[in-house]
Amino acid sequence: MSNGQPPVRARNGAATRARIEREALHLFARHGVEGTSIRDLALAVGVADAALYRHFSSKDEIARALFCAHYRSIAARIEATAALDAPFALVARALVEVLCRLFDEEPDVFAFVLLNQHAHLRFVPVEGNVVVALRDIMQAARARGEIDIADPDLAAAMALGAVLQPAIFKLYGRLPGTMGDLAPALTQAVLRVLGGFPH
Amino acid sequence: MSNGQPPVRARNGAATRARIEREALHLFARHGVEGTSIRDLALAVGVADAALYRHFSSKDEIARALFCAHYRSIAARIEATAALDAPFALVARALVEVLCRLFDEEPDVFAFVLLNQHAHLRFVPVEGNVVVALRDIMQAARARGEIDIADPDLAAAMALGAVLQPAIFKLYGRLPGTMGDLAPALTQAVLRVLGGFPH
DNA sequence: TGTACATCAGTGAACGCGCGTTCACTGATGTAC
DNA sequence: TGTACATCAGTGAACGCGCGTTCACTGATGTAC
Repeated sequence: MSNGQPPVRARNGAATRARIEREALHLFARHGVEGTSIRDLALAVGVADAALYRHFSSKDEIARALFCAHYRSIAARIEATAALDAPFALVARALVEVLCRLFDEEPDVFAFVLLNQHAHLRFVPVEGNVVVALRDIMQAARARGEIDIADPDLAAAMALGAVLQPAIFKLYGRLPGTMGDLAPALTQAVLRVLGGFPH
Repeated sequence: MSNGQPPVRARNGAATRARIEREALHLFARHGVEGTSIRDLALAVGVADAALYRHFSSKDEIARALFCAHYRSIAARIEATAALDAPFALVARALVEVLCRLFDEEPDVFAFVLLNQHAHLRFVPVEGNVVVALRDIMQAARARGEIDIADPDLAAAMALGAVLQPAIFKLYGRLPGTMGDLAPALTQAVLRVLGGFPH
């Protein structure tokens, strides 16, 4: 079977590690880190409990590694959007679409990061921090007169809340459809809440 | 000492229960329910671990009783505000002030309810549900043409997010001052995000 | 008012369970000569 | 190519700890007569 994939060895460290990460993300997103035991995780991966310690030094390291990787990936997408240096109305729309796509396409990532931010955020440096990136975007937009909220932290919080809270409602089944369906309404909400244009 | 208070007995069931509730609220708000052990709580209250079981049947019952009591109290305040039947701009301002006052005056209640809503919300019936109350407010405002977001659940989510996310930023020290300081800005944010007046 | 009894609110000690983690060991794979 | 050895990635079993909870018991308070 020369299908382009590397040959499947019975014991493939990198592949096992990837499976651990995938199952951990899923279980952690669904039941929380504390609600998932090492035995639960090993069962889902299909190995003995002890095998997990060949790939991670502790349960906490699994959670932290997952959080940092996904959080920084999200931050990178936001920073890339900001780097477009487009009018704020376009940046806002692109940011909303980044978050909606994340929610619709990687729901486990979204839920895991949302639920675990408080536990791990203090390990994230300023570079690669979602909230700092949003603050900088608000500051720049304000300097250009594109929004009217003076405090960039407050602006970031209000805009983020107007998008995240509908996502949370969706997670709990209080809103139907996809986040993609809501993207236009959420973009409008972000612009409105910041006093941006077009109203 | 006839100071109007009931005489302090060495063993006063109701007083001990109140102390348990107060310390539990504080510890649960600070460290989470899972991060607080029965021994931690008993130590804070100043009794033996087993004494807690004279007042509550389990640790989970303590958390659930606390959540239900405080959540329903918040819902009642929101429903009372809605019952004023005033123009939406006034209702929105009053609602924001209710939440800001709660945050500033009862920070433990705010943090505890915010962090534990996911664990306990399914035990809250429709009557007495904060989110349902907000949804009804939005529906009424929309029917009167006071806001332009058609979906009342989405409207509730966006408005709530625009207020709660700044509160979360405050909890994590990302915004200075009190929530009361922010109340005018948050009221404006709620009206803007819903397409309400005055802009 | 005094006495007998029930109830209340507390104690210290222990229990059993599930957890994260470690251990000695195994056999497959990779590498050096 | 064959052989010797190191490393990798797995196993089953056990460990010890902290947890929520229970237990038998105690003494103070409330109540009935």
